[in-house]
Amino acid sequence: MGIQGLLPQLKDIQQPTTLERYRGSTLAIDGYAWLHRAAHGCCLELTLEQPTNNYLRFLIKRLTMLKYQYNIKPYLVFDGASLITKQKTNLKRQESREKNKSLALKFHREGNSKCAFEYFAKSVAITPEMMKCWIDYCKNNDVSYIVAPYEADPQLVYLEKMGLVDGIISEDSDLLVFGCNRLITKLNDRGECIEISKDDFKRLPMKFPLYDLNQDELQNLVVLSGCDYTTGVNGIGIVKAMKLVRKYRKLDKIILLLQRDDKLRNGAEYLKECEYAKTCFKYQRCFSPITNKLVTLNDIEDEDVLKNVKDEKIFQYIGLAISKKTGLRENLIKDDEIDHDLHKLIAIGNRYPNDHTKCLVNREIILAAGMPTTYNDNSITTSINDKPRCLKRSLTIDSFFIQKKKRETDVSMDTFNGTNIAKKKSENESEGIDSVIEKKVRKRKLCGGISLDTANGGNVGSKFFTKSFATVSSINTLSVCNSTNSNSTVGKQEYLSNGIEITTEKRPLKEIESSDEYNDVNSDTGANEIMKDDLLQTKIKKNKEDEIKLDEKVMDGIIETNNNSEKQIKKTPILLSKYAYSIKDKDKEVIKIPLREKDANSNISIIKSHLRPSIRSKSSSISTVESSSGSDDSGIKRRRTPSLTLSRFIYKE
DNA sequence: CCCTAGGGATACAC
DNA sequence: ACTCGTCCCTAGGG
Repeated sequence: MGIQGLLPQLKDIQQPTTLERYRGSTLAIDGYAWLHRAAHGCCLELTLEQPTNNYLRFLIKRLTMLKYQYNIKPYLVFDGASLITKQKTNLKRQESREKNKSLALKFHREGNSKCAFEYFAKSVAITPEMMKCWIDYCKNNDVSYIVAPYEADPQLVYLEKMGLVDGIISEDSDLLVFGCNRLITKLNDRGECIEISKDDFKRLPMKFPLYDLNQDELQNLVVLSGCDYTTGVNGIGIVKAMKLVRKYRKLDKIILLLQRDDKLRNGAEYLKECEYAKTCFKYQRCFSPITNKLVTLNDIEDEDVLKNVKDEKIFQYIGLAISKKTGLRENLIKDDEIDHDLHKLIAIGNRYPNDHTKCLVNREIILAAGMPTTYNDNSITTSINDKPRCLKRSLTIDSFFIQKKKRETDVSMDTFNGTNIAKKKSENESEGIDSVIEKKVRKRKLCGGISLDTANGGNVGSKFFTKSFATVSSINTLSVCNSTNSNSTVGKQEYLSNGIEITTEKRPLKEIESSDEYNDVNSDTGANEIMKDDLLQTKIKKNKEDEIKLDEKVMDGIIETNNNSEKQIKKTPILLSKYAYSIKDKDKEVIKIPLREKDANSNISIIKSHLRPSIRSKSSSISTVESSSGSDDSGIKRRRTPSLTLSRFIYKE
């Protein structure tokens, strides 16, 4: 990574210092570097797809240090989509990770945990879902963050250039080539670090006179000696490249010379490669949190560059942009053709950086919800009995963070892992509709007095995620508005004729996004429609504004960087339910039914009075819900125990 | 003597 | 099926 041998040459201007030096200022942080270090502590869990909060602890520790020990405002910057030009190397890395992973698993099976750890550490992959875990924490604790459209490096430098941050915490020497002014490296948990400042270049020894080079020549230097975007010339290191650049300045001259001396086979081709690489350093895409637009690191004004833009290959280096018209990534350069709103959704971490049609969900929430894992190594059995202990238990996302306490209110994910399905079924059968409703009311806390979630929330709220998160139980009871359409097979959900929802194991991520994470509690409304694939594009457009509105607060936090007032960690109050929601059968209209705040019993009777006649009369039908899961002789689709949803029962007369 | 390239050992974290 | 290691030592070439 980075520029081979550059940092050693800068030894003389590497200032050992501490974070005290930056008291009161704002520092940008390379999110990947921290994620990678954090991942080491839990590399086993990460590769085995087990839940863990260790990597989040790392972030909290570091942020606490910055905030309370040094009053430094952090600004986390994460990597986004991968550039086309780097996809080859990414593939190679993935291969080597796979190799290390199978080795790790081998040692793991043999019980050689020391060797296993060594290879787990090498096989650990930082995923966007892990990034989202950190982002969720940032959102709820007023920490500024942004997901770069492509690489974090230019985004970091862009923030510095715009004056949004006073320095950059990263290990990457590339940043200097992008034009970083103040680079802070080797930060440890005691706050010690090393600063490399551009102003100090003039103090460099004659041997390596970086001060003599302008930004363009610095880029000439690194494309010759080798960087992320070029292979470099054989036999030319950083020192020799420096001599060449100082002497001849222009890239074409140098390459001609190298070819003449037989150090380069195809000079013209390499020159082209270098020119492309330099556009990476100069004009890679960034996202501006000020204008909320996709921009380039430096403005493209130069006529020479505009000529190059005609060459479509340049977009593989600066990154494509999402088209307003087609919704696809295209070779766009004109501002008004770019869908800045979609890029904003990526920037705030709502969508996958590489695929803006897919919603990005916190890794730990996915695991808590029992979503299918990608862990399917054939040599390891993955039967229920073999599952990690933490997956066997019924856990909510909260309980990952308060591991010791088992909450009474947590009835949670039994229907997901299938262990208690039979039990639940028999419960439902033995109970009448009354008790089901009552249970539902209490579970959803549609009244005061029963385990109310307060702002500082007793033992209910998560220690880290103060906002009410998607607990598994609430994900489980999400409803789908077109339930009357019995043909609907979208998202592997099925419905019985009486309108009771059956939730199967696999659920589309979109539902989770549109659930509690974004809508606080009470997602039991018709708002949670499943998006059909063919409707996706239009749906995205429609939902886009809402999402952006919801996250406006967050972005405000991003923009606001001069506010150094030391804020306490803000607790977002969890909204109390004052309404039950009901849907009319035909037009799917959502109606609010006001409830009395502190009276569970009267609320239950209010809800009962809104019962759909069909349900009211057929209360026995609930106990006769058929489950075909018993039959073994079949390709028959399995039906799970119905998860009763309040909105199915009630409607306004 | 300087410079480059490559391999081995090592920490990172808890 | 969606993302980056690094330091130090040394052989070997110029």
